[in-house]
Amino acid sequence: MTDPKKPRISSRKQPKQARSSELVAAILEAAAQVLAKEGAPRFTTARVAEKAGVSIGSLYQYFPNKAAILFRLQSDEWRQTTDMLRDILEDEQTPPLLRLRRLVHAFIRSECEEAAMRVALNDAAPLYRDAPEAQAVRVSGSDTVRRFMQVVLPKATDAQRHSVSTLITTTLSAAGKQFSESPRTDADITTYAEAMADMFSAYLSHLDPDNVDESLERSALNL
Amino acid sequence: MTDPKKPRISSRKQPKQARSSELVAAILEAAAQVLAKEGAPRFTTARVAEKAGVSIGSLYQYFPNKAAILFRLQSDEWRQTTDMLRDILEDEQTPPLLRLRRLVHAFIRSECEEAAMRVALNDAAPLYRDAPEAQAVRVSGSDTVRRFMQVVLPKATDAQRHSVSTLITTTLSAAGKQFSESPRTDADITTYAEAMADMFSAYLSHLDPDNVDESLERSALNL
DNA sequence: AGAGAATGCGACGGATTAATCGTATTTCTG
DNA sequence: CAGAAATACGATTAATCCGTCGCATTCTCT
Repeated sequence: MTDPKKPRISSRKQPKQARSSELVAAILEAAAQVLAKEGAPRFTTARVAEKAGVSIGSLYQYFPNKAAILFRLQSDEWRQTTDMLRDILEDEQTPPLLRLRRLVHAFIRSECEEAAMRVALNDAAPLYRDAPEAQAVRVSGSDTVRRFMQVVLPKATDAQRHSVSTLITTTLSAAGKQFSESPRTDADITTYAEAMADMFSAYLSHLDPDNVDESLERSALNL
Repeated sequence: MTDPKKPRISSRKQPKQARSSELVAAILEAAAQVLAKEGAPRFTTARVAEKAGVSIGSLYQYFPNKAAILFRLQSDEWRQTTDMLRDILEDEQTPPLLRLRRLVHAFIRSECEEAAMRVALNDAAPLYRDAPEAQAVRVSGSDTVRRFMQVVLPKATDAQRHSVSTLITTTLSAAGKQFSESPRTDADITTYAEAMADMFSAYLSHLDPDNVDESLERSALNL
């Protein structure tokens, strides 16, 4: 509904020589800086090329259009975050609910660290959101969460696990996004992440009382 | 960080005759339609004026710039939602946690009903977000939640209540926003809202075991 | 070295858009 | 009804931006 065009986003050509690889890297680096410092509305191909010390023509040799650059940035960010979260969730050494707690902290913290860029990337979303490649990226990565839910809610049905996964996933990513829109102190961040982890733990413990998160106990109000 | 400009957003002149009031109403009506049907990137003053059957010049008599129209739309939406939520939260006839449950359902449902417009309005946010008037709007309305927390967590400290309020507020609005970005069936909506209400209830019951939400019991997995 | 491929360049075209301003029209007032 | 105020109009301006195209430069490989 937002923008009926579905722009091509896949890269135009692959770099075959060293200089062109560096060029692509320079463009992406510059793009990230422009996006973070100038904001989405001032993110233009000309500005990116200038900051990268590269001509516009060269830029368009490797990116079919502006959206492709943004999509690439978003894609890289997303992959990076996904990897981090998977590592945390699959750490068998740690009790499941504690893994979740760590995941929340890591995610919120990472979201706040690059807040400017995340916000700007989000502002620019309408430019690449409707592209088919972008849809695909979002689907993957839910496997990790699904496996985790099988561990933590073994007695539930698939439908129940699905609904819980959806809730926790959207809550984490959306609330993290919104929380990071305003500048926050370190203390704010910790408090917020702790509260969110408490909430998830209380919810999962309620769904299956076999789950216990020791760290949850001390955070109760004790009357 | 997004956009250093802080555009004037307050209305340029007040309508003094009947026809001009109608004109303003027509513009807002048209603006909502253009935004919902064409999306944020295609939301232009020219298109709005045309759809409203009004000249561009007339439009600029009552709105200083494009951002002002968007801000007005957002502001109206927000006021409307706020009023609805206040009514639900302050219904003394209902147990607190059930009020919260109703609030979640009402909010998610309303978010999904006008999904197209909400998403587009959100896409256009960078245009008006940095204006001082916009900041002000967001601050109000947290009073309602604060009062509610005093009822539901009487033994907690102000700091605790504040952190819980922040968590629930951002979760509700942000997750609702994200959830409504994809098209959903009625069943999906109900399931999602129910899960979120369960989560909030479990959390609040955990913080103060005196709180009980009868409707929460039947939703447990029963081993 | 030299041919051909890959890469790099940036002025320019074409399109869109926000907002203004002088003028025409309608409404109000006395 | 006449003068003034309010309102409505839309062609126009100035700015911005995306993406192309023809040509110059550098690299690869024989």
